[in-house]
Amino acid sequence: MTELLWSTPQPPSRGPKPAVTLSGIAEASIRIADAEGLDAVSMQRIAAELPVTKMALYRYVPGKAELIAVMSDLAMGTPPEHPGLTWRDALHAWSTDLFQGFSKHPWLLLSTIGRRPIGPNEAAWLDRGLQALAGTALTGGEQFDSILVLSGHVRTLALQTVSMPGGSTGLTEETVTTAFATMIAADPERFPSLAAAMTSLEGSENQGFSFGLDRILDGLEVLIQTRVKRDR
Amino acid sequence: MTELLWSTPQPPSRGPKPAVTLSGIAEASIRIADAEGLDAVSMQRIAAELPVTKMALYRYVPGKAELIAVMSDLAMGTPPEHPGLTWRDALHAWSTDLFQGFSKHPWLLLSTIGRRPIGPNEAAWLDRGLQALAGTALTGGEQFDSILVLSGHVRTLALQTVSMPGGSTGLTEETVTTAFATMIAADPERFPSLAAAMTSLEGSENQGFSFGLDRILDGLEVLIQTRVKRDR
DNA sequence: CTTTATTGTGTCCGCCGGACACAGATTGGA
DNA sequence: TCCAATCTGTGTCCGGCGGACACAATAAAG
Repeated sequence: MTELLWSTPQPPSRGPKPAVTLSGIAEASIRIADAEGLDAVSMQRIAAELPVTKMALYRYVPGKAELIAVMSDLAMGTPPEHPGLTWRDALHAWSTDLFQGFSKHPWLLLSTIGRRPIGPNEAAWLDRGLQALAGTALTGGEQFDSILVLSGHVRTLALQTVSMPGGSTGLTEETVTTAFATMIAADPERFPSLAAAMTSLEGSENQGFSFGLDRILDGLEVLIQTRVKRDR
Repeated sequence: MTELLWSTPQPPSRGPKPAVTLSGIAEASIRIADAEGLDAVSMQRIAAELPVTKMALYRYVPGKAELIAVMSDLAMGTPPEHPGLTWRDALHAWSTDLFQGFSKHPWLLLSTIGRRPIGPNEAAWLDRGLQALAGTALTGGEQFDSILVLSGHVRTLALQTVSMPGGSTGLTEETVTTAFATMIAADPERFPSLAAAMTSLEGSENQGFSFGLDRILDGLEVLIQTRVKRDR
């Protein structure tokens, strides 16, 4: 499975010319997922976008899971560069870039869940994140864990904020929250802290992403400063 | 959809006695998901565990999505209590409890993704989290955002750590990471920071959960302390 | 021109969620 | 007591999914 992600397969010498390419298949899949959501990406649907039938796709890809991996890594693209920033500003920019990536392809939030092989583009994102911390006194493990926390936060907020095309039963953000608020208001003494926090919430803006990001960066700064002082 | 989660439906007066109950169905589903993973939970499979056929389930539940919501909220259970702790210790305990909940039912990580109705148990968890912050100088919105960051971290680490039964192609943690390490080692100058961080990683323990948790709590503490000083 | 490797197609299978008609059970009212 | 209303469970059918497999068409190497 990892091979498909990292290798550029050679065109064979014998036999008929392939009608499509692996990257062409992946691009078609991305187009579908962007427009209609990840659930709309089926082998049939992909083949309909290309001059081949469904079964021909299996000449290029061993199965659907591998195809999803390829299209996911391709859609991630390469991370933007931000030279000359402090570690904090660099991580801030990195997180924002990642968030925008998820906004551009919301289905990536669903296709990149759990244990899975990592492709070159995802590795490049990881590298850029670690690059920001390379000058600090953090150990390699701590650098990894820091990036993990940040990426987790970006994913969490993107998942909460970004709307997906074809997202199940068309539940809007507002429908869910108002229904929830109604249930809480129905008996507030069952969820006292929740009810209290919600009443003090009326008409306030949703700042979740930057709030959490600043808290995490603050926390990292505390640790990094401690290390610097100890080194003296 | 919210109704199923919050209401306790009355048994009807006329007609034959129902052979099963909604909670019985949900419990059977949980049993399957625990043992064989979320993908193994199909209407057929659930009915096979109960003295009814597949179609009878639709008398109790409008569709599979709603059933997943019910079983998810049920599996979450009620959060443990930790009276008399500081906000920091309370949030630490809350996060650890949540992590253990995800460890007990790993499929919850998959079934509780994205925009969805919130049930009473999940509301209770949220309430307990907010309760820890109720005594601080944070606004309601900040309290929500803080809990969101924490829960996101717990989810991220659980997703990375916990192994799921029936998890796709049986990829072990080790298989994936060694394959990844091989690709990075193949040309280290393509991912310099990544390669550097990985070499300094050899044989070190995985502390991701507590590391990130401490950083987030540190960051929250910075903000809360600032508020306290300003209030004076 | 034949051999050989490779691609694309059509057919088939099991499984999924779900719509729908229908039979059996139970109870309330006449 | 009997009937009508109401509710439950079953069987059948549908479209769509991922994928196994056999087979024909194609192109290059010998």
